[in-house]
Amino acid sequence: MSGQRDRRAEHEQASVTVDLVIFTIRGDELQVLLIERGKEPFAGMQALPGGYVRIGEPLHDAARRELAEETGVDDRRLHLEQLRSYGNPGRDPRGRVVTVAYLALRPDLPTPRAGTDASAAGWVPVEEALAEADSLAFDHEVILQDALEKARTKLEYTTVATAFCVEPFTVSELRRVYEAVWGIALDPSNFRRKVTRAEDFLEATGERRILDAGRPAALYRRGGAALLSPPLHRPEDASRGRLLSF
Amino acid sequence: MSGQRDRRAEHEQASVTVDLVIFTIRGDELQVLLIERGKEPFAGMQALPGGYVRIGEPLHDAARRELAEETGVDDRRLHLEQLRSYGNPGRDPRGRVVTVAYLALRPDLPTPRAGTDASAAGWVPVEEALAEADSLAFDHEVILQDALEKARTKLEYTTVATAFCVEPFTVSELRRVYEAVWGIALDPSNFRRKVTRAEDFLEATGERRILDAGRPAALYRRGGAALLSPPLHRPEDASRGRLLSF
DNA sequence: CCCCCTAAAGGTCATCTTGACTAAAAACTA
DNA sequence: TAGTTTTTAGTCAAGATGACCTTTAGGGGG
Repeated sequence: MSGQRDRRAEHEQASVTVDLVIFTIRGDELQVLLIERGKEPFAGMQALPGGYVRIGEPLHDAARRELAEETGVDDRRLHLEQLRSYGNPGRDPRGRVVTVAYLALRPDLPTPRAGTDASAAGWVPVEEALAEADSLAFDHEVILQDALEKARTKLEYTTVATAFCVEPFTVSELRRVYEAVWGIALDPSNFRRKVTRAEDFLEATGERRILDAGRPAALYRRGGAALLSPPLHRPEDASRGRLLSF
Repeated sequence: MSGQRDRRAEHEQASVTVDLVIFTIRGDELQVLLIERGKEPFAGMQALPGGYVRIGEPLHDAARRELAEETGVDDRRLHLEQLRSYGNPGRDPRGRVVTVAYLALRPDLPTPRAGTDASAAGWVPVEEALAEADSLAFDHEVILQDALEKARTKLEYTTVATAFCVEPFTVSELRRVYEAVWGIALDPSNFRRKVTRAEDFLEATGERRILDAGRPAALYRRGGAALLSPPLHRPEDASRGRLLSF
């Protein structure tokens, strides 16, 4: 804070929470981890995982702790970044609660679920979660929508898409990440040209993987670059707002 | 919030504030509005304007209120967006204070300062504010640095640069905004080609303005577009992190 | 063993955009 | 009228992109 006023009457104390939008790709589809609320308010409804920030705990640490609790994975390589904060009065009927939302991206690992909180947690297609109006508790629909938009945009100008992949991965796997998040089909040939020529986006391992059908695919690791320039252009159909099918 | 745990012992209440990074262009230079703190902590040091979020007040409203108080301008057209939140324990010696930082962009109007708080407020070159280590109170240096980076990036793919201009404005004025924020010189001819051909970025008024020297410049208004695609590419020199001169 | 199917990988080509430059236009000044 | 200054208009080569075609390298079926 910083203002000079300090009149106690004018402001209040608030609870601070972190909420997580954890995305993954399952079955060529973007999915989000949701939990079923056990108690009021919004008992029985679906919600983003999250919880109170503890005493003396940095916000980012709280987010990482919740992420580990919910997904059972504490891998530092999981992508975790702050999305934005939501603090409208009335967003939580119990009182003034300001939440700092985080966006997490992870590959679809076999889910070594070790979570404590992970009672009724499960992956839900994002499209599905957003389609059913008011299916989410609190203002989590707005948060999810913002997270989706941020993820879509980030794929354009950064290399985070690799956060969805298990190394080593193929160019096609990476392309399917883009297709799932953007909700559109991309030209395989042009996509390959773009990502393989982008500096330090991908690092060839020299190995190749034989699939059920088709020519064996070369395998890659993440390169050192975080940014993609020029960006990968997202076709208009999905460039603003929702997916076509939404 | 959303987690199911509610054990009172584990979490605490926090004060919630908003802090504003208000940028403007003065004398072809990017400047930020800073106030001098009147009391402890950090008495006498410079800080970002801000204050407590009031009871029942939405975060964005609190930011807009502070902006009006500090700059005396309540123009809805002023650009105001959430930057991110900062809540590390220890960032405020008085206790747990989570601040939601906002980024505001405004033209250098004659400053009809009607502020209540604006006691010792003043514009400071961003370069200067960041150059003097520890010249800012709290973690405001980090916030300012993040705000600068966000502003620089936003100029690339959006049309917000016009938020620094008073309508009607010339292409050169707009170019000087980019030059001030990015800290580099741009080719006038190529810049003009880019912004005038970008769809709905600028709207010609048909008028022209005669200056002290040189050919009269055509005048423009903001167009309807919010996004710029393809983006305006920022030359490498300033593309990562700090300005050369920093 | 050969042919077909599939997906990866490589190539072509017209179109756009960009950066670096050159040059013309339109005002004022000396 | 010549010189200065800033805006505005080209030119041109290099690079990126989208649409599309072809080749490669596997497996499987007949």
